[in-house]
Amino acid sequence: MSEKRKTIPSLVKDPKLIEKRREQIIEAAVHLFIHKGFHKTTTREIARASGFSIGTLYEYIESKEDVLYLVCDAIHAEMETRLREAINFNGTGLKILKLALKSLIRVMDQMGDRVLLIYQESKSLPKETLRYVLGREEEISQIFVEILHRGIADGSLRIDEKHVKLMADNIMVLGEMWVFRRWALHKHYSLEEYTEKQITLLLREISVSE
Amino acid sequence: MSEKRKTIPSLVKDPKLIEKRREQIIEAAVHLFIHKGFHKTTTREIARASGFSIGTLYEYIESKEDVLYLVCDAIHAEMETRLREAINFNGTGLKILKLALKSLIRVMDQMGDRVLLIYQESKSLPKETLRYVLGREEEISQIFVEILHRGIADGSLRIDEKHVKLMADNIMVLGEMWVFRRWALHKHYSLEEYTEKQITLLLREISVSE
Amino acid sequence: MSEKRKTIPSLVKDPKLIEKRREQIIEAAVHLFIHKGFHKTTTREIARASGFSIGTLYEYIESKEDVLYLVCDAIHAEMETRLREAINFNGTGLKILKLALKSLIRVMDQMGDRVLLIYQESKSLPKETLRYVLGREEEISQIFVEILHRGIADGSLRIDEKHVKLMADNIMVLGEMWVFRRWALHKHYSLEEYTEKQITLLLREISVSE
Amino acid sequence: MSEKRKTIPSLVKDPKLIEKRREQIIEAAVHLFIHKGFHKTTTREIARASGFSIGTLYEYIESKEDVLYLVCDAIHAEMETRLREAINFNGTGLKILKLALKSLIRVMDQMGDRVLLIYQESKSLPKETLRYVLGREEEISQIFVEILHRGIADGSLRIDEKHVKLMADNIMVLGEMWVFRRWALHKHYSLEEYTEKQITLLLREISVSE
DNA sequence: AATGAATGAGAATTCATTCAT
DNA sequence: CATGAATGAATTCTCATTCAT
Repeated sequence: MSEKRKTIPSLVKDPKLIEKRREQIIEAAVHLFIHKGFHKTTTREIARASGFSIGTLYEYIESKEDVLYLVCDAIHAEMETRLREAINFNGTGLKILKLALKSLIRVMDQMGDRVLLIYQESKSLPKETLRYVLGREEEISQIFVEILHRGIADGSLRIDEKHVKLMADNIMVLGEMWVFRRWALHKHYSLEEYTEKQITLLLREISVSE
Repeated sequence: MSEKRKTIPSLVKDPKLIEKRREQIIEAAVHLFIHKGFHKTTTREIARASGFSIGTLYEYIESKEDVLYLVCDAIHAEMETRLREAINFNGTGLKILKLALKSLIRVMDQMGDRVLLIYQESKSLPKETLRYVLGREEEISQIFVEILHRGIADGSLRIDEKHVKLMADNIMVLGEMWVFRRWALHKHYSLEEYTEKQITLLLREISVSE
Repeated sequence: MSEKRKTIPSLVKDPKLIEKRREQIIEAAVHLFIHKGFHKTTTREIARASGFSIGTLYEYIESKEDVLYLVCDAIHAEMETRLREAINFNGTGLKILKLALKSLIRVMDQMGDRVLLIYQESKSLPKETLRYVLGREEEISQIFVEILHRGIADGSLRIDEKHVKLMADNIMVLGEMWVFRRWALHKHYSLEEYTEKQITLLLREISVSE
Repeated sequence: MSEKRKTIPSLVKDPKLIEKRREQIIEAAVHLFIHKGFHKTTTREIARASGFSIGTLYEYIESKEDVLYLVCDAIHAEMETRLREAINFNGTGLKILKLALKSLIRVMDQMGDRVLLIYQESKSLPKETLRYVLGREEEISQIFVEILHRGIADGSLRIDEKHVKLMADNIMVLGEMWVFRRWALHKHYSLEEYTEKQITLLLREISVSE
């Protein structure tokens, strides 16, 4: 279903080293891309900030675009990890959903820069790679599909099976909006208020209690 | 209150001609920026697509960034115009709001590429210019502030005066959502369905009838 | 002997107008060239400072280099005029020489910027034109040849006929040095002191009284 | 006292290599600047004449102006070196001065093109850099200050202590004159004759024997 | 005669990528 | 494996000159 993860060739053999170096690259590039944008960041800067030479950088990637891919992928991975770690899958679907929504918005808040980065720069990825990166987001929204299913099963949520996917997408939108419209929303809401309000609105639609 | 519109100096004196040429530039650049992005579009491409030489391009702008500014400003202007034209300010606030929301989402739908363009590329504007461009959006959300006030005045909408601005922002979010999450939302909704649903949700919150 | 004066073709017929416009051009260009240098001054700037459009500028010259030529020639002309006006050709050669030397240094002092301009920018003239401009200076040193001859004739100066030309050149050097080494000389001499000293040194060599 | 030498940043780390490459750049640029002038010489020409690509050129300089600075500084350095090497500091001040004056004029003669280069092009340097370059000349005239002091100390020269600096400047003028008025002076003097004459004139003023 | 819009060759500079050491 | 010097295509912007009005 989801695109195959892209494998970036490396001139270096040792997989452990490759991973370590690429982590350095990602760490450095994320900050550079956030502050200067992908195009205004040079490979030299990435190399220097990574702690090694330009030659070494190219031992672990094949092109500057590869760095962007690594960065986007790492951001999605972190987002998914953080989300999954924050969610406790015990309890009713309803209870889990509340917690998950809260976590989503909190994670979005914490990772705002990086989420924006993906939205603003991922278009610079090669077509094929872009498709994979976008698909990666899908996987995250799967978390909510799972939760909604759980709620339907245990009777704590009332929602037509065929609308589950749609609802999961809507939930992702709620989270992203906090980032995209940050400057507008922050004028009126605290993180907590926004979360509270969105939970209320959402549950009004799908919780059984209503 | 809002930032003063930036005036780009031109080497050409005839204001009519300046306007005409800049329209050509904008028309050409919008398409190039949408398809290739700002950084991957060259000034020569802009000139050629505008129908004149690189030298002539620079008679009407001072830097490539000026083109981006012209484009962003033109997009906002068109958005506001379209919206204001679509809205009939006769009737109750409630009725106007419904129409306006419908119009907003339709305009967003029609201008999706251009709205995304602003979100993805406006960060490349000089700080000062960026501020103006962002402020421009504020002006658009003012349309909804006006409508909400109208509804409060005529009793067709029930909403605390101090939440008006917030609500207007939320409405803008609904419109942008349709653009940002297009690929996800389109899988489940038609434009009409999405509009219908958002109107319902919104009015549930603020219409008096509830 | 001296190169023929270069005639710059003009698209305009009326000679009076040509002269008037070219005076405007020279007046404007001299200041621009002094402050910005020939290469950093644009034809547009010259036109604007001259009080007319770029198109009109090119009605009276054929190339930017023509402006440089006009400027150099005008400077030499002014120098010669000023010098000839300052010198009273009555009295002994010795007396005239003293006055002439004083005048030379004063004129050099007053026209320092313009003298430097010729030295720094005339190399940008086309070869042929450059030769004429340099020859123009020769004409000025002829003034001193005349004076020296007068002094020899009336017995107030003692100098071998065959060294006259050399001595005239030396005199020109004295004047130019006040300009070229301005920053060094001004630290130690006033204009008057420098003049006094050079006159003394010179006359020690050639005045009969010694 | 004198301005600090400007340090041009380089992207290359190896100092030995930087020095070597910059020597190549200077060697190439001096000839180009002499023949075509600074403005009419392109960076590509400099790179090609230096024996490497335009990219490599910019690994060793930051701007075209840097090349001009390197060239001016190298010329002054060579002038000072040649002069100091030619002067034997044994003997009376008077004897040293004669030798030094002869050397000065000879060095000026040999380096005429380059001396003119500095006079014609140094105005294109950034203000700050220009100040340093001009100050560099001061250092050279210091050589003569030293010699004059020596002569005063050993009694071979008679000159008021407070006129020493002035006299040193005058000596520099004698040397530069040979360059600036080359075309005029060469018609009448050989290098030797000019030197002889200037030495005679100078010593008439300051040698004790008179 | 005057204007000024249009032109495009050319200039300086940047930067992703390579490859010899 | 790591390094960093070398490369040159590509890019933005300038400006002398032309020519239709």
